[in-house]
Amino acid sequence: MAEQAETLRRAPLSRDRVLRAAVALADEAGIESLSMRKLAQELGVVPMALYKHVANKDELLDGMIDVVVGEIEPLVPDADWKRALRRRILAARQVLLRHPWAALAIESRLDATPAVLDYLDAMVGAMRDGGFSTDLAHHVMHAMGSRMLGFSQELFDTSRRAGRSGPADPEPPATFPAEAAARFPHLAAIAGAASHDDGSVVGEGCDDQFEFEFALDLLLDGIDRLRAQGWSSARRP
Amino acid sequence: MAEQAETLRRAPLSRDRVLRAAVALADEAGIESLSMRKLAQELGVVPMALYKHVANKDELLDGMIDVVVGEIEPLVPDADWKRALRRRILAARQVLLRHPWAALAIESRLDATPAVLDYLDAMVGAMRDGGFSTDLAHHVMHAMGSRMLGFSQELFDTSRRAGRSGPADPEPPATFPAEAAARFPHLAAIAGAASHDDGSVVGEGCDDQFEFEFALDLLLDGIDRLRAQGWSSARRP
DNA sequence: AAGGTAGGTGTACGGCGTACACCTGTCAAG
DNA sequence: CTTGACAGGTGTACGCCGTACACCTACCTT
Repeated sequence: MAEQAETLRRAPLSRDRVLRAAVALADEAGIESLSMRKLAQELGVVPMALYKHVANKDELLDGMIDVVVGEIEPLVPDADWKRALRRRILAARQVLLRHPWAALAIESRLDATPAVLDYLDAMVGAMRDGGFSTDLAHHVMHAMGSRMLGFSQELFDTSRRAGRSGPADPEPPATFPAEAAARFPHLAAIAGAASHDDGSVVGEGCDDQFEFEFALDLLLDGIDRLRAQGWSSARRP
Repeated sequence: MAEQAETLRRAPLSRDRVLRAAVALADEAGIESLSMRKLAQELGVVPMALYKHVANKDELLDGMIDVVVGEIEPLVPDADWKRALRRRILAARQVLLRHPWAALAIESRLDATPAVLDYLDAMVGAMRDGGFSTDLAHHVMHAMGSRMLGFSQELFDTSRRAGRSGPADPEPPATFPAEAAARFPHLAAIAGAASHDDGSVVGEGCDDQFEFEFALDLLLDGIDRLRAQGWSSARRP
């Protein structure tokens, strides 16, 4: 009857509860240590119980992605397409920063999930409303790629680490180890040297938010220029 | 003595042979079905034999990445930085198309491998030679992200599929299933509708190479504009 | 009262990465 | 020529993984 009490105490499982627990577990322990067994344990249940609510692990991941994407604020209508897109993309970025494993998870799925398609469809809609031809909108989607969803693949992205083996390695050194600096002088010159071309002071790392917006605006401005001049890819090989 | 002949027949293992076999196996069977055991079998050897040549599976993946990146043609000096970068990035893209698993593998490593750092260092060097401030070069590296290495994360990238579960699903439908088209009208309008705004003819899919170059040039041109006007991020918050 | 059904359980299987002890052939030093 | 170190291939074993499948149980409907 102790077990009975236990059984009664815990809320009944549901697909939603499973997904939320999975997201929480991935957030705090890293995606690579999320297993059906650990998740079941977290929920006080035997592993196979999960399979009554998700078909398999892949489907679990799809569901987790949908939970995350669902957290992104809806597109707010705006006469200025650029402002509308920019705002929602930055909102998406905030969400993905809360769930650092999600970017890689989204990329590695073969097909976009319904929630992702919803998100993207709305973005295209905003472009069409803003006067984009389907042709230009098409190319823009490709050009923006995953940045459309608030993230970019940077080759040395400190925040990427957070998605694995737990959150927040307290402080990665940020300064280039001396030996590497000798071998990769240009990278060393660049590392952490933003906004002070003047001095020999190397420091402060770099501001990921700034970098993201830099790239975003570079693209949006270029796109705006094409749109304004009625660019079309009609004269393709 | 049959076994003896067998033993003599096969070339001795070496780190290089292991890495090449791993790359070949990933190319033809997909990265997710590359296991130490299968790789060993391919090499006619017991799984643990591999561990005399690579420390563990992660290090194997790092080595595979270095093999792939090593296939990219070196940067050819050019007075025109834009042409130099563009050329090498497109060369990188060709290599990554031959090894479709590599993009995801590169992204999912925590630290860039030496070969990747070499590659990137040379690219930064070309920018510096082209008159970029370290500051601008820094931001450009972030803005280009993985595109610097010849790939981009597209959310519906047909070529991505090739990296998993074997190469070349013969032909994904390319046309939007009707039900999805109703739910995601804007995406449906865009899918495969490049270069024919005019007609109701939906078809032909889209030209990945064109899309890649579109995005690449959009970025390079925007960057060039900043460089020409001596852009600096000095006035940051 | 009967039976269907939704949802949690227990057992088991095959695959994975890899630790660890072992064997064997080669080659240098004595 | 012997010896012994060492590089490199072997065999066994462990713990983890996803999940198939048979079961059991509580509840709802008729």
